[in-house]
Amino acid sequence: MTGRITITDVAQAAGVSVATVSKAINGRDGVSRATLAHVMRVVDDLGYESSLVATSMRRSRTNVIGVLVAEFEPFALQLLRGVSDALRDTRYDVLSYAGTVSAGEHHGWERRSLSRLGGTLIDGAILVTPTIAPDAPIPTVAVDPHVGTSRPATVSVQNVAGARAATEHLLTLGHRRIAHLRGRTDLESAQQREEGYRAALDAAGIRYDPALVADGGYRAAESTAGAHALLDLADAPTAVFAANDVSAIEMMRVATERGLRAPDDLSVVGFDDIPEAASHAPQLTTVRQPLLEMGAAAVRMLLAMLDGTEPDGVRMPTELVVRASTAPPRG
Amino acid sequence: MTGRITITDVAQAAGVSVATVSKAINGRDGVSRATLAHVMRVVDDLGYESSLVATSMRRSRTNVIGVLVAEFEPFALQLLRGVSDALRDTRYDVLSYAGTVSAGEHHGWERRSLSRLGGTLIDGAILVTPTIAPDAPIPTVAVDPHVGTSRPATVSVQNVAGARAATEHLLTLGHRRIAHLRGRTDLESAQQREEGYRAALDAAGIRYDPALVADGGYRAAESTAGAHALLDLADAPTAVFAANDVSAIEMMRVATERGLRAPDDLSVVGFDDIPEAASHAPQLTTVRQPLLEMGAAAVRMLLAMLDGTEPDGVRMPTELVVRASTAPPRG
DNA sequence: GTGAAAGCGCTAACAA
DNA sequence: TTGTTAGCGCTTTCAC
Repeated sequence: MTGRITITDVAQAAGVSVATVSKAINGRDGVSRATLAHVMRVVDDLGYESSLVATSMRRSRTNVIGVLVAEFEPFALQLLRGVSDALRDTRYDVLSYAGTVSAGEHHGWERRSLSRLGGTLIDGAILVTPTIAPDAPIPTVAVDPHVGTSRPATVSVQNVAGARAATEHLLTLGHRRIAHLRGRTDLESAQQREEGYRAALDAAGIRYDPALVADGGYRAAESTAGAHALLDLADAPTAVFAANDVSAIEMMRVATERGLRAPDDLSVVGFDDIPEAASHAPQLTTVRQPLLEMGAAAVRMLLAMLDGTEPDGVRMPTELVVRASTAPPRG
Repeated sequence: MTGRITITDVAQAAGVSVATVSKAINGRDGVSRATLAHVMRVVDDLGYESSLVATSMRRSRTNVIGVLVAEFEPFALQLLRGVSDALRDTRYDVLSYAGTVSAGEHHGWERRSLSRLGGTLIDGAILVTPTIAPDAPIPTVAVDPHVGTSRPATVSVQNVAGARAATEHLLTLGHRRIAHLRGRTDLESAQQREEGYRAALDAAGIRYDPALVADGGYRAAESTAGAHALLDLADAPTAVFAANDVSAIEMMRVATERGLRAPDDLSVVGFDDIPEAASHAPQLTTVRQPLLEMGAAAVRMLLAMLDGTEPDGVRMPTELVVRASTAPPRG
């Protein structure tokens, strides 16, 4: 709990000016071998490390990449892991920041975070499920972006195909009353997943029933009401395609609470394949997104941007993973 | 990619001084209602957000809590999630930092990270599996600390009991050649888990065989050699208690690579119960640590410290979770 | 009620 | 080779 050791402390202890210490630390020339050695020894003795904050105020580069998230939920965490792995053995450190989503102020967290950290602290940012595309002060890559993104620097997946495969899986099992627990409608991914759901129904000649679509917002807390609403229906669905895994899991939780079992009474398919999907009981049938690879792709794009080139966006494949939460309808 | 909007821009646009803008933003008094309203409107128009960096250089408080990790691996990520959840609805934002572990320089990352962020940027830190106890410039809580921690502010679990339960489970199944894939020996947890392993063997009257203990370092990459070594043994083990889940999973991977199957040819038990444990095939039998609760506990302790009180350390219970990676030995 | 000025820790011109 | 100085964006005295 002692105060931090600053460059001034080092300078004093070494009997030189702070400028000399700064040069020594950063390997600039204009420092004699003797002074360099001496300063470095004092640095070691005192255990001095330069303050990231002060350094980044003065310098343009910090060699830190920021992963900006609204919330540390499983999707973001897996992505973070992919980013971090990809950044190992580069000169970059990783810093992840979750700005407070002050009650309802969901919108705009990315602008706030970017504004607070960008230009200082981080050299580039990876935005996870951003709501808007703020004009960033630094190179920025968006993962699973909002709708209508015009900038090329985005990483996303084949949502339509994935959602369609999920729905077709349920159709193949014999389900006809298939509900959809929708995602965050401001995100492109949620809209595309709903589109895939409807396309599959269309192709099967099943009329779209708006009553079978409820809002889940990609979050457990926001899915609860929707899950109940679907099960309250007079002609309740026998299967649900949830827009992501956490809402699928919440769907099953609500069903269980009401005395229904998956997959016997209700089949449920998710989307994402977060680690929790396979550890749930029953194991969740879901559409796999290659989250670690997506993190790595985001890193590649960001490094390219930092190098001055403007990379193309990437859209990665998805894959249906059939597990235990789906079965033919009863009766 | 436009330059950041600074307080100076706001001041200029509003036709007032930066001091006035600062006061307005921070709700200090000494600003007329009219000026306040006017400044706030300009702030909104320009989309200004104060720079975290600049602010934290000048102020002592930043209302940001740092979670400092060596690496974003599953254990740290789950903990981060717990911390983040616990910090919701407080005035604190979460920032997580993984300093580069420059080849071999594993030791001391926490001192570097703390030094670079502490005193500025973050008000308090949660250190995940720190190797040493640096005297921190700010309140600090250690989760799963190194050996011989003297400070009270630590969060850990009942490692001995957990490890003992894991080993006893294997004994009960009928195993006698039980190996141990050790963890990071600089951490208290790894030593205690080995202790629990040996205690269980002792109690069962089985002589400890040093050849059956290999190093895993809690990491997949470091477990590979140890896993091979154990399987290379003339009298190979029929079961392995790995010090954490990632090394248990690596153990199984190596076994599979060599044509062995879990649990038929080799039973494996892990420790942690990260989400990946249950999603692995076969599902991993493991010792559960309440990771989310541990994150929440760390937050409680840290907030107490920020309030000026010195909290006691906590040690949480573990629980054996039997899944599919363990079975009686063959023959 | 408002603004000028100092200074947080650091780096980069520039002078000596 | 070294030190002096200015200034990054912000907050905080302290004059006015």
